[in-house]
Amino acid sequence: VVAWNTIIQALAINGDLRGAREMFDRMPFKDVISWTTMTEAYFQHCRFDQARVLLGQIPQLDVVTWTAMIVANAESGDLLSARDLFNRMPQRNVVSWTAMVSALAQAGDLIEARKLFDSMPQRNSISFNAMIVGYSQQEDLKEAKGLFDGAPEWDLVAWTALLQAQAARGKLQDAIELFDEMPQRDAVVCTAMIAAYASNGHLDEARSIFDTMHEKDAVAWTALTAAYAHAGHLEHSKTMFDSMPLQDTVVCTVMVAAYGDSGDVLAARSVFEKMPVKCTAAWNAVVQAYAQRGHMRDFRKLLARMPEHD
RNA sequence: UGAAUGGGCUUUAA
Repeated sequence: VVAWNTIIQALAINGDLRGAREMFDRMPFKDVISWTTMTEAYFQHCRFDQARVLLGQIPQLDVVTWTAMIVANAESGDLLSARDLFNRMPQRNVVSWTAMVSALAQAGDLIEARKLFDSMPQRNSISFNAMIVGYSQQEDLKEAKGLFDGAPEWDLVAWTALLQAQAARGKLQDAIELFDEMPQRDAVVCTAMIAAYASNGHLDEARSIFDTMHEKDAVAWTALTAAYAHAGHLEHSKTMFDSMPLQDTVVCTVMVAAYGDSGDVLAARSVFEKMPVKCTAAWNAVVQAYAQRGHMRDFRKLLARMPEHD
């Protein structure tokens, strides 16, 4: 059973839902892990109908299954169902509590998230982090700091979230001090620091963080590329972009927007057309480039090609 | 073997 479950999980991660389902149907014995893995796979690939059908057929749900379903519903935007599942589940552990708190916080309902957090029977540092991140995203530095100070221990997640809240509130010095005092730094927190410097107008410092990074991933490259673009240094953006090992949809969107802002709609369009997959942000950026320059004919032509828009 | 937390892009206003 363990081997089958592992294969199902691997196929699902690869996006091969059919293959996963085939294994699932063929396995001689299914345990609760098999059912949970398959159901979660459907949710994660937005096959909600099939997910719900399977969910209704699970012989027994354990606390992991319930929690996974809470997360799946919340991620699909259905917070009410998530909360309903949470209220109905027979047993809850610290993971299920934290999952629900995080779902509320991610949805921006920090009031409700805090209420639940305060009523948790047990909290661990991940529970605290979920709240810190929620407050940070709301740019509520006061509450973020309060929970940070009350957390049982601090890790990169907590530091990164607090750093972002400080940067968002213009407390660059505090962010720098926090960053300098961290016992560990990884690519994520370095990228957050790049963004912190850049959004507070310190491009050179942003650059030097980037230069000292050991493992520069696509996100770090993009952060600095976007920093130059937002500061109007199109040439620097272009240089970064051209030397990037892998140009994903996000950095392409950065360049579309950058060219659009500089008035070079042709260049914006050219980057856009070369994108193998066009995300919504890219569509918005290219459409905006045309609209801003009053190219209404092309603007309308593009709108007609957009998958969906309001 | 399955569940919870952090970084980069677009979206005229304050």
